[in-house]
Amino acid sequence: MKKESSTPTMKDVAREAGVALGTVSKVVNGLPVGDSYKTRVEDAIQKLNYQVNSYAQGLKANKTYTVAVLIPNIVDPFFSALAYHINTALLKQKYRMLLCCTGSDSTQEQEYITMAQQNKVDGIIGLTYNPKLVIEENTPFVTIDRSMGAGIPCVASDNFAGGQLAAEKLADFGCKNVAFLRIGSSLSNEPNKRKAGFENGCLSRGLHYEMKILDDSAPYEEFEKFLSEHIHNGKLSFDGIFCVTDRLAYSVIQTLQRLRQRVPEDVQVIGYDGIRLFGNMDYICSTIVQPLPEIAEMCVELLLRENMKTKPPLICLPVTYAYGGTTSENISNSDEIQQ
Amino acid sequence: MKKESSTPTMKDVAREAGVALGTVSKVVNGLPVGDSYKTRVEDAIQKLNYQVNSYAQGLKANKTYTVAVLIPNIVDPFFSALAYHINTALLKQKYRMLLCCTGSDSTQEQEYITMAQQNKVDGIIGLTYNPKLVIEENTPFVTIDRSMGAGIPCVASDNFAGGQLAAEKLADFGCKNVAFLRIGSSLSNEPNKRKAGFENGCLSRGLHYEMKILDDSAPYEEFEKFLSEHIHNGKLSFDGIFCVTDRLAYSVIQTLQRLRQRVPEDVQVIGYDGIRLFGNMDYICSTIVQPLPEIAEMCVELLLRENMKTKPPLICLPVTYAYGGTTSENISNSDEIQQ
DNA sequence: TAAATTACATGAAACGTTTCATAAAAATCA
DNA sequence: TGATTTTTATGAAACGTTTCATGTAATTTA
Repeated sequence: MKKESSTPTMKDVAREAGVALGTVSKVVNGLPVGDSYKTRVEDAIQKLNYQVNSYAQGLKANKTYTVAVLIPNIVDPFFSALAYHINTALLKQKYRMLLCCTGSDSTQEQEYITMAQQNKVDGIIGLTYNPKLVIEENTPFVTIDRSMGAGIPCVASDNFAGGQLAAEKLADFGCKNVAFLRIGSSLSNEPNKRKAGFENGCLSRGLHYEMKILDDSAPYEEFEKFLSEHIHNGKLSFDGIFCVTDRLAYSVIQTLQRLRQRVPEDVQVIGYDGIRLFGNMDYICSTIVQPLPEIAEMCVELLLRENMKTKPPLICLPVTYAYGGTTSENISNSDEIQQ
Repeated sequence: MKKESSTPTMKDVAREAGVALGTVSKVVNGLPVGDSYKTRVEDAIQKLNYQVNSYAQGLKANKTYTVAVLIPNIVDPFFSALAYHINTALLKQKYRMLLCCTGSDSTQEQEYITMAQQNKVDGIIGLTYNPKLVIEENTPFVTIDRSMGAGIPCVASDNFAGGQLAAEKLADFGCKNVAFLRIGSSLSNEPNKRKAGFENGCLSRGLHYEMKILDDSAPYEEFEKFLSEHIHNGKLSFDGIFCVTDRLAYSVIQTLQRLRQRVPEDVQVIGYDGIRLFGNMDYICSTIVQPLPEIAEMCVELLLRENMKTKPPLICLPVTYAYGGTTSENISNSDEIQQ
């Protein structure tokens, strides 16, 4: 009577089917069981509408099938897209995502990690700005875009190649004088290589280039000052700009419009990330696209890989260039993702 | 020896502190315990770096402290912002968010619900397009923007007032002929009231208005056709447009630019939602802002409220208007969020 | 047919908590 | 001081699984 009203357990199924507890467990887990038993159990499961309590499973197995994902926030389109793909990749492996938005705050990041471990997550995927995180030895950890050394694998897009590609594209589209803009807070580690790659590309293609790198605390408006200082007689001395992120590119494009510079006629702009405003809409600018689905898959694969020894310290995945309206190229391939 | 290597349990803490199991439990849960006992237990917890296993707690309490959140996707800025605020509201109450991106697909939505119930979530918050979902009786359920009747509470922004406000603002800013644009797929239920509210506002302010409503399957380009049909001698017959979402507004603004109409000089545009591209950046258009933090808090409060009887069927929360560059108003208040 | 082997169902124990009936200690009162 | 009441620590039982040593039935072999 009382039993009937609450959610049925394996015990109830066993009683209903007239078999032992362990037999039900085997059927539920797909282990070999005699055919007649199997049908009886399956019928009972149907009849009672039984569903396993995965938290009891977790308690027994000392596993939770939950992975904590640490990202600064979920509102920035880059992060939300990343979270989406990680969630998808985890579901494929029957894992759940515990989303932790850290607000880029070290204290909160550490709190989240502790909380994550209290909840006994099976692993952590972290896009973090904190170089000194205390991770328990036995909690698998994979970072995105941040090499933390010491056996913690890092997955990233091929930032160097991406920077190089940006320079090559600007050269292809007729630029002669280009600039690289970066704001420190938006990166600390792997993405640094975007600069090196861009420099390399400029050199090999004979582009004259300039770098403007602001530190964390600087407001985006500093770039307005920098750019306006490079305007003489209403003409900007750059005809191409590579911004370290799409976010920065978006802000720079607005600045350029305020400064009466036309994009892409007067100056072409390329960003990095491959952000779209709404899922399937156009890119917000011409950009180097990160392979987010592949990055997500790789993180999950590494995280769940049993043999720690075989975990490489760094994996770089290939990037592509995509047109987003802020470069001048042939109409023929303006809608395509190429190279 | 073996014990030392694995994560410590309450038993270990009890042994270390020389107290009983129940005493440790009390200390952990903040129940009254003698001072000397308390210190001993706390010291032991510190020493062993003990952390509760919340899944064992959940098993015992038949609670998981997990709430499933069903949203179509996490990439649309409106949904991601919503997810963010729900996550925050849940954390305040010591609950976890299990994010379920349904892709607006009914089958997948149902699958997610079953999965959510397998994982024994304590409740579900759903922004769903599926009118016929099978929810188990005893799983608390709250919807956003969709009234499903039958004791399932719905939380929404005050869509009617929002529509009205949009009309009033357009009137305030000097519009005479306005239009309401809507695409069916983006709403089915509560947001319908935006139209009624807008109509009401237009009538009371003597605005001439026209409605253009496309159904689900129509491509956004249909609006381009509609708008270009209303251009005579290069002049659009509307001087104000209210779009049912910011997403649509964004697309319409791009269309208007293609049609050589200046925003806001020739035509003013107001959207609905209050989307920002990157967390703290400007709104992407002038808009009716939904109170997302309050909506999230309300959902969580209703979901966890014990007494089912006191759950109201519909709660509408107040909206505000915000400037986002696509309306012509006094400079003095252009940066403010106002009534 | 009897003995030896194989196949497979059984159910107790364990996972890490919380709860509650019990027992012990402390405080009060006569 | 001894009896009574109050306070508080104790630890067994239970939550819903999985696992594994045990027992039973079916099959094979001589």
